[in-house]
This record gives sequence, structure tokens and C-alpha cells, in this order.
Amino acid sequence: MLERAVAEPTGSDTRHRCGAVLFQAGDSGEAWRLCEGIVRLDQIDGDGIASFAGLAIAGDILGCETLLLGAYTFRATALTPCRVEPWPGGGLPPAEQSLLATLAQAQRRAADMIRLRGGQAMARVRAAIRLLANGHDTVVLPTQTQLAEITDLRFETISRLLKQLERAGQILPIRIDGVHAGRSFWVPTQPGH
Amino acid sequence: MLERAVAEPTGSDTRHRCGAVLFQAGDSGEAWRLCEGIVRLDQIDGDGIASFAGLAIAGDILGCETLLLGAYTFRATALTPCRVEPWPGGGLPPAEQSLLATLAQAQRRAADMIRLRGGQAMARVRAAIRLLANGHDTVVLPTQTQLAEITDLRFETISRLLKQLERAGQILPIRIDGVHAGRSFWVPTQPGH
DNA sequence: CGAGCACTTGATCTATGTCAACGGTAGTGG
DNA sequence: CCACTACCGTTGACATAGATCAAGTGCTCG
Repeated sequence: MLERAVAEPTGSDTRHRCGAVLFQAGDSGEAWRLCEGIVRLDQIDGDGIASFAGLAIAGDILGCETLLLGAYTFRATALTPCRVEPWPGGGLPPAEQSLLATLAQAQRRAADMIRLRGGQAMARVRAAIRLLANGHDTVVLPTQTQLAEITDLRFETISRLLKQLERAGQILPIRIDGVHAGRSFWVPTQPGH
Repeated sequence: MLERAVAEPTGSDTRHRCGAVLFQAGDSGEAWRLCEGIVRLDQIDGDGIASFAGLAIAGDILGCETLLLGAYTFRATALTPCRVEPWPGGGLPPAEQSLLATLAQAQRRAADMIRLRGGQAMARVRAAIRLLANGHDTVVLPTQTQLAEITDLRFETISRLLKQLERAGQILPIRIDGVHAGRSFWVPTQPGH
């Protein structure tokens, strides 16, 4: 479909800074595998209003629909520094196994997202942190405004809940020279519950 | 992977009654394409507690992960009478195009689900009805308890909102012999808004 | 007939939204 | 260097959408 040169097997990755837009809805381009970082997807309605449509974390595929439709369906924005690489690699058509695995993962990811948007506020925030950590025991959280949109809460509520978790010792703000580093960093502990 | 006979090209479909469990999480079996009806997916946690994990509507693929893992990840329950057929058909491995289209659809469906679980209650209920109608101008809604779990509202709230839509003439209860038919049926009008 | 389920409606409670004020940091431009 | 603006985060006071509790209806099924 795309005429890609045999492309270096590694080193073909691209990095994006926090806040960068990887692609806009409607643009054409290729599909990507997210190797590192967290990406937010938004659906853009007729009036140009963006509404939160999903998260991608390391291992997820971004913009696969462009291989079929020739245009991205969502806007993708980096919530943390990200690294992506073209997918499928090396100009090959996606292998059946790989596609099937990707499909299964997309359905599991959808279930994860649903859990972020139901039940008590604190449970949602915990679930969001756990999802964003993606199995690691530390994670750099995005801004509280972003967390608010992810969980469908207000940023004031997020602020109160994160403070509460911090006071309970369940997350730690990262400080530089004893000063709260501009954008907050947190280390979740107690993966359980 | 599965040894399927060359299988009749059509007529190989299976029907399920409303409320029927198509498969349980952990069971082994094949994957299905949902041809008609609405299916609810639930994740079953360690204690056997089911939590809502997604919806499938006509055209969606159910249980594709069993082709990879040999077991279903979710429990699937029919919310309306359903018809499914084995996927991919005829014992063939899934075609690349078909898989890619299915993947893209799964990601769109995930965005739909997210919209059902954010914002004002009435907007969520409207979005749920629209999604369940899946482009048709009539739809038989599942019970209010199901709608409540789909939208993360309470069934009393759903009851009040549906009554409100009914009074506004935007949905109609179907009556048999002038009597409210046991399980409620509704016809949404005004697809817009 | 009784048990169970789906639905309706009213009264009340509360988790979270909303509004407001304030502090810290980064960037920009004179 | 000092405004000045723009974010990001914190915290308090208050409002309210929706949850919760409760009572009752009607239908189905055994």
C-alpha cells in the first residue's frame, strides 16, 4: 500500500515532546506503534470541538485506519515524551498474527478505558494511574487537566484526590532542589487494590 | 488453527435468545461475527464479580482473542435476540484487509463507549440509544437495568430520563393490546441532535 | 397463590461540580 | 531587571445532578 524503502530495521523511530500533536484527524500519513510514552486520542466533531476518545500506551498501534481509509480518524497528542516507530515495520504488510494480537489488545484497552469512567472518583483516579503506569512501578503523570478529561472528573477534584493520595503516602511528588517541579511527577506505590 | 470443515458458506449462523450467554470468560471456542442484535461484554475478576467491559453491535467481532489465546477474555451476553456466524468464515485464516478493518472498527467502537460514560446523564442515554440503534431508526432497547450499567447511571435515573423522552415524544413505548409490553420496547425518533 | 422481576415516583442525601481567590513557575518583551 | 500573561496547582464555600432509600404497580412464571 505504502511504498516504503526497505527501511533500517531499527533506528527508524521518531520522538515527540510532551504536548506535541503526532497527527491531526483527517490528515494522511502512516500507522505507528507507540514504543514509549502515553498518547491521547481525540475525536474532532464538525465544529472542530475535540472530545476525548481514548488513550494509547506503550505497545498500542496508532492510526491503523489510515492504512484503509487514507486518513486519520483521531487527533493524537503526546501526554508524556513519546517514541513511535512505523507500523508495520519494514514496509511489510501487517502479519496476520500481529494484526490479531493488536485487535485483541485494542479490545482489552477499550475495557480498561471503560473502567476509568465509572464508579467513585477515587477508584477512577487510581485506575487511571495504574493504566498509565502500564505495569511499571513508577510513572510520570500528565497534568491534572489531562487526568480530569481522561476520567471525566474536574481538575479541582483531581487535585483534591491526588493530594489525598500524596498525604496517604501512596504517591510521591518529585521535587527538584526541594521545589515542586513545575509539572508534577508522581511515583505510585501499592500496585494492589 | 481450528480444524473446521469447509462449512456451508451461508446458513452456518447461530441464534441466541435475549439474555443468553454466548460464551463465558475463560472458555475455549471460536470467534464470531455478530450479524444481528446487541451483545454485552463483561470482564470477570478473581472473585467472579462481573464488570461491564463493552458492547458489541452488528458487524463487530466477538472473542477474536480466543484464536490467539485459546480462551475468551470476556463473558458475552445477548441484550437482544442475536445472530452470529463463525469468524472468519469458511475455516479460512482472517484476511489482512478484514482484520485491519475490524481493528479500525474496534478503535471507533471504543471511542463510542467512552462517549456513553461522560457528561450529563441525558446526553449519555441519548448516545446509548443512538449507538444501540446502530444507524437504524428503530431499536428495541434492553432493560433499564442494562442501560444503567452501560451508562454508569442508576436504573431509577434511567427510568426518569426515558419517561422524560417519552413525554417529549422522542421515544415510544411499544404496547400490545394497549398494555405496556412486559419488557419495554422503544422507537427513537429524531436521530439528530 | 406467592415470588421475582421490571418499572415508576417521591423524598432526601451526598459526591462531585461550580465558582472564586490565591500562589508558584515559565516565558516574553521592554 | 521588571512587568505582564499564561498555565498549573491548591483550597474553601456553596450548589446541584444524580444516588439512595422507600413504597407501590403490574406482569410472568411455577
